[in-house]
Amino acid sequence: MPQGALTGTSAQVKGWLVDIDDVRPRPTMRDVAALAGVSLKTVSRVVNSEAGVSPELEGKVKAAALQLDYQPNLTASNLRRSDGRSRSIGLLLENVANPFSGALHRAIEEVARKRDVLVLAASLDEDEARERELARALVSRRVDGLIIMPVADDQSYLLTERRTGTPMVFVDRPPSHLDADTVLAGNSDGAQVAVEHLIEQGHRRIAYLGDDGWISTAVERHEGYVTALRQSGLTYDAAIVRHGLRTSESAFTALNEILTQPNPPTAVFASQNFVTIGACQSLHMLGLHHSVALVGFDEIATSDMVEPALTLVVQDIEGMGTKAAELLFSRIDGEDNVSQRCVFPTRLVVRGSGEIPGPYRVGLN
Amino acid sequence: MPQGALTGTSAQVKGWLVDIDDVRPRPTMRDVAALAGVSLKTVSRVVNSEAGVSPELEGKVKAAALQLDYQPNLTASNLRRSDGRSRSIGLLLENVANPFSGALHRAIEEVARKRDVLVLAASLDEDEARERELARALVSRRVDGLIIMPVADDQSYLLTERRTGTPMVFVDRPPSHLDADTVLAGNSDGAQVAVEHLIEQGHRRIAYLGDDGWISTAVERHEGYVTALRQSGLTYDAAIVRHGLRTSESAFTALNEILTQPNPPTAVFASQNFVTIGACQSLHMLGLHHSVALVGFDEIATSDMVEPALTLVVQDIEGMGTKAAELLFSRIDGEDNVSQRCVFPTRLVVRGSGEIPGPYRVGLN
DNA sequence: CTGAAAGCGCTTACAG
DNA sequence: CTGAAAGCGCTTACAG
Repeated sequence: MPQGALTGTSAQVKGWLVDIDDVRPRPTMRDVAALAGVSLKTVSRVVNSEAGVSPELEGKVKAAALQLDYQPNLTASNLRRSDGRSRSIGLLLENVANPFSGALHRAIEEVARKRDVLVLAASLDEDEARERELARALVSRRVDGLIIMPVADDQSYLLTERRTGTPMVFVDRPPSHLDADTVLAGNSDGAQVAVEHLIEQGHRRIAYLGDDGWISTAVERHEGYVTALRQSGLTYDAAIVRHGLRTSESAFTALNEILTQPNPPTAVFASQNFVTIGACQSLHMLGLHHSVALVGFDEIATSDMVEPALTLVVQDIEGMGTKAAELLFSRIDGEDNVSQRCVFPTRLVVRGSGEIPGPYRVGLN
Repeated sequence: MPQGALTGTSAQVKGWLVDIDDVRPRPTMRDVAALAGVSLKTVSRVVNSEAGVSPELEGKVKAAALQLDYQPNLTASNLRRSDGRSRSIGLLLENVANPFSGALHRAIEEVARKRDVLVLAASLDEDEARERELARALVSRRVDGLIIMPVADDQSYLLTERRTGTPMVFVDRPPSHLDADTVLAGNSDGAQVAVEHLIEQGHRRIAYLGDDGWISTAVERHEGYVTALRQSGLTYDAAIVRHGLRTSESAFTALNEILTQPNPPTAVFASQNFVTIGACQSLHMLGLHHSVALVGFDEIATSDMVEPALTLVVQDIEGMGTKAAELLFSRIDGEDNVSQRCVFPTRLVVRGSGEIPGPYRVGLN
């Protein structure tokens, strides 16, 4: 996010404005009925395309609605309507400005769009209190369902809501103390594959750079790292493992320290996109980007343009978002089978940074 | 966006579910009143923290609300409430998954958050029909205001809405046939500075790679390019100018063609982030990234890691989003002065790709 | 085919 | 300090 000089200059524009005297209250169904000379109910029928209105009255109502530029109040119709649908869903993300959240949001929007449903999205910033506050704010607006990428370690605050029948789906991280549909990535497997890949390239000393240790995805990715080491008989050395890295800056600093230690690693596994960026910057700064291997978790838009191009474990974000939305809407439609749990496998995309050979590399190529 | 194999595996989880018999209707204010043994109005007073309720009744009401886990229905209260605020605003963006839209969204959310207002965001994808449909969908949900990054070449469909007094602010691109608050970047100036920078490095033949020609920001950036050439007495050559590039792929192809033509340019100006990425990939593929200069418009997260690091014109997205939201809320608060127009200057961030010298470079360094 | 009455969950405008 | 009545803009459940 660039923070350029915020010297915004304001200027008045054009001479004309909508006349103040011209400000009109928004027309209601009653106004349309009066103008068309029919009853409220007839307007309601036409607006909702219900059958059984004579072409003549239908014409009058449509003309009146057009003349007044009548826009039905969905919120009011909702109140009495039996299904009580607001035609909007709530989406709680890590941060709408981050690429993972953005891609997830988009996939969900795409499914919602086909059903004329709008998305209320908000950012949690790893703040547990915000998760509860925003969930409550969405419920008070009577959204038709909730898709949550949770941060709190306890979702039991949603128990009443769940019992009330509000559809909800969790994405990226599972809920705790609450049973609900969940869509996850194969974090542990993905990390294991990444680290095994580095081991195959001849590395024995591989650093781990990870996000906050209490985030489930970070825990699982760390597990994958540990499993890969163990299965190859390598020892775990806490001196080249770092948790709690939230920004590229902190990852940059952490890797700088690790690489200038005695007995530095010959390869690095970065558990998340910002961490990968910081790690890459560190390698560039130390001039080690062609000698120390790097594999990261999460796609990065410009991974091709980096020198060397980044080998990354990528998630099927679009698939996950689509699945989460589909699960939610099937619940909204009344599906009430047992909670589903979907795990989307990740994919290792080989591009160069992860194929820098290690000291124990054997075989050809 | 990774498109990994979508082989999501579903599995049932845990044996228990919330008992079906346990599904309860959501408690209303009436239920709370009945349980507390008071009138509806008293509950309303407590829920809205109105003064003038005896501590005794207040206690009873709070206990009852807690016991039932009562969540007020904002949507219903709204209907009768005199200010009629839904506490949500509508935001129409190019695409919630794109970094510019995401950063703008976040800045707006931040301002909204301080006022307990939620954001309904949606993607327009350069589709004029969608702009109208979504604006209508937002209005039918009675949002308190609209922030729009417009794509249609005519916003007069919002005239009635404007007259009704719905606050609205346009961002990134100005509205047409409608007078309203607008927040813009200095696109023309920014592009001009970029191209002048390339000329100063000794370039005389500079390609232009641009977005669709009917997008106002693309038009302005092209104007900046033309102005810079003219002021330096350089001739405009349509053979090295391309419009209509929407994706990095199309920009990649376009630049490949331009660079393999006779008399290729020695520098490139890319008018937008995806275009910059495609141009950069083309230079890398042709092995020209150290001989042909490149300056792009819009920030790119990994611009440091690219070889050479990217010189870019960056916008103050956070400032623009914040300003747009502040303008909107001041209108929501009743401000009714003449429409404002704010232009945020851009900033040239020099990192390397734009400083590759051209054949006419003079002087030292 | 058409419409008058009641009600959704809450607030407003009053009266006590 | 407390509450009964009316009403927000619409739909439901009826009656004609």
